[in-house]
Amino acid sequence: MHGLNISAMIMTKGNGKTSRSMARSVTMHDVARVAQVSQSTVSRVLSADATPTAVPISDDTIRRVQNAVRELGYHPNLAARSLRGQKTQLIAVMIADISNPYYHVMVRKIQDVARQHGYDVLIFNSDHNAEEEHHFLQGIIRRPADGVIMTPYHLTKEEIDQFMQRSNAEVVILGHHFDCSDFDRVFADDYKATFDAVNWLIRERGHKRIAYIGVPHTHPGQRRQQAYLRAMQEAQLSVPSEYLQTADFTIEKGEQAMRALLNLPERPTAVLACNDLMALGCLMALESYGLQVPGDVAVVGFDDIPEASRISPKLTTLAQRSAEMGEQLAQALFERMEGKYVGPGRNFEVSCELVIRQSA
Amino acid sequence: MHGLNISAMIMTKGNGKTSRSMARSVTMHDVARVAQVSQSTVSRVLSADATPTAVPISDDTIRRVQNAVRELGYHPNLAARSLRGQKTQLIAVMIADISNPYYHVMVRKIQDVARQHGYDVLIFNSDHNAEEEHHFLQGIIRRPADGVIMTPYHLTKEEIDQFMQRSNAEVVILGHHFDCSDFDRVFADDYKATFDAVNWLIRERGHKRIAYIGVPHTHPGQRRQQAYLRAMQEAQLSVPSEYLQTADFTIEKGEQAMRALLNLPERPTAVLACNDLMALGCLMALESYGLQVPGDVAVVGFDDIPEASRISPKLTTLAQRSAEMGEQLAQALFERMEGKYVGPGRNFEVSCELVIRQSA
DNA sequence: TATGTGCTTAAATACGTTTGCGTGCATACG
DNA sequence: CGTATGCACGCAAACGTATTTAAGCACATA
Repeated sequence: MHGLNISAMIMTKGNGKTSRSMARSVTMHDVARVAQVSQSTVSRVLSADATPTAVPISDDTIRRVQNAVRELGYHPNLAARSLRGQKTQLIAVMIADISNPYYHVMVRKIQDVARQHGYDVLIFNSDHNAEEEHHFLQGIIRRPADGVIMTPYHLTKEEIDQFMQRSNAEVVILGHHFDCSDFDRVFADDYKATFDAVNWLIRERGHKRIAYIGVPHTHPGQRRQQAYLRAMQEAQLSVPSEYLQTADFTIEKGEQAMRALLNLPERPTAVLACNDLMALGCLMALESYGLQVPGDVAVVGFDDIPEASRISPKLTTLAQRSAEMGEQLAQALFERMEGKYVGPGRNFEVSCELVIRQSA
Repeated sequence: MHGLNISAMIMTKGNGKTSRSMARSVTMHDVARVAQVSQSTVSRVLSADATPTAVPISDDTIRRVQNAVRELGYHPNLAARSLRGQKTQLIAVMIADISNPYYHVMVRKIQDVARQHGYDVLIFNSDHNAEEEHHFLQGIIRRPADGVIMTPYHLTKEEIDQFMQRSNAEVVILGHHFDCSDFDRVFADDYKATFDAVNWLIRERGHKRIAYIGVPHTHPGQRRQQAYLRAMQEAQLSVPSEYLQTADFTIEKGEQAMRALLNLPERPTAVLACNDLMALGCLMALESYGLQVPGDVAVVGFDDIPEASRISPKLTTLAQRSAEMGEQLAQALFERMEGKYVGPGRNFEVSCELVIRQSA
């Protein structure tokens, strides 16, 4: 009776807006009162499946509690649970570019798996930007997550290690930057894929002047460039320094790099771009120069984004199995978070595939 | 001494992994001890700017606290803050399709504004799916957010009202579904834009047989379809029922609908698609039929996604100013969350613009 | 009757904050 | 001199949960 009055007072004076009733949320105590048990018993009933070896509760009590929960529409307060248990039921994902379709299917997969486990997903965008990557780690320290999946392009191993020290979140990484035994990594065999693709251009398509548009200051950029150089070297083909173009994964820079290549006295007959967006830029430059693809210049991309198969000419590209990678990332992360795997960092290599379409 | 032992015990037995030191995080008490003040004083210093009219603190004390914070690397525990203050510093955004580039720039704007205010952003995907939309609201009840921005395609006003009752989050909506005075809405004037575009096709381009590919079971789909019908009617042009195609915002369905139109005995000379992805599908269908665009059939899309200006022929489309809309959404939300605006729902109309390129 | 032994539930505490209230102290005022 | 007033700060009570510790009870054993 008295309690009722108090709660009514809170409801009416709550805050300024009279139209909205400041829903005093139902707590375990409310459930306990209705079920005629103590709050701790409610807690036990609700986390029974999470702790199978727990204190036994009688069937009758369990039923009463469950009924009360349904009746009141009780939902646990995640803030309180986090505060008490040091677990946030949250995983954070940092991708490099939300505009890049390559990440979409990956993010979806991650969200699917996370939902199955009852976790929410926080998505961040780095835009391939070092400062944003640091900002991301800062953010996770402010708002702790139980797990982190990220695509670092600039962070060093030391920075990530330091982060793991401070954060006690499990970390899984997309890409095989730096060799490392601390966290799991999922990556494409892009070195081999690039190497094979260059060889394919040489052997199957008879190209000799092959240029490369890369992003040298990133790990994947460097690795793929190494593969390209190695293939060219093994085939005893020369690589003029102008054939090594530098861009930044965007269409605009890709187009710009292609223009630079086309203005060369001896222009290449084939171009390998480090990702599909830049390859699209190449196609645009070629079209504006009135050149035929692949007749005058062949173009090969990397990623196999959806647009690659929609444009004309359809892009020949190295497909990354991004759905598979997303699934692998999430699985590895949850295995660690749930303690199903404890141990040194694992490596999951996912193969790429050359998808031959029209542009080469 | 005893406390130290206990904490040492916790650290060593903490969990299985000996390599990771289960970083006991720094709390306000630690800061208080170092700064030689009480914990509540630390709290006051740290939330001084948020509560300007608060208890006064001497400059000396403020300095000591700030130094201690820096020295210890203190970060407030958001879970505790949420539990105490009923604020989560989190806003949730539900978009309809993460693959649709139209949303990317919008989401980025929202994230930018949110970061300025010290908020994090949780992103959900509905895939235009009713079940997912409900799941989103459920999710926000489980993990409360201070603010919600969403693009409901199926939720009813009643469902949203009921949600607001239970959640005490501020809600801002993208799109002008249902007339409503409870929450702010940002929307494009897509009725007028569609109407004008059809008139333009008729008057400037001389089309008489104009078809429409819509998504009738959604609000924007219905509204734009009404505009189309009205324009056709005012121009006294007939609309055979086959000219009203039904799709679902995806490329595949757009292509399918276009094929259906092309198989008609009297096929249209112009097609208006309800969004750009479907317009892209139209172009693909037309290309596979070997038809010229806009010579044989003109195509007009809606949204102006980046790809629209990259494909060939470049897409003529109704551009939504999505950056502006994202900014408007976020601003409106924060005005409400910070109590700078209290009152009935506001409407923010953002105009569309016909971008004439090559496809019509 | 006392004692041990499962089984079930209740009480108490801690997680890290924010905030209402109180307190000591100086200064000003009647 | 006694009492307001203002300032700078500390105390302690919540917020809702998980968990440790203790307690009640029925029943069997000695």
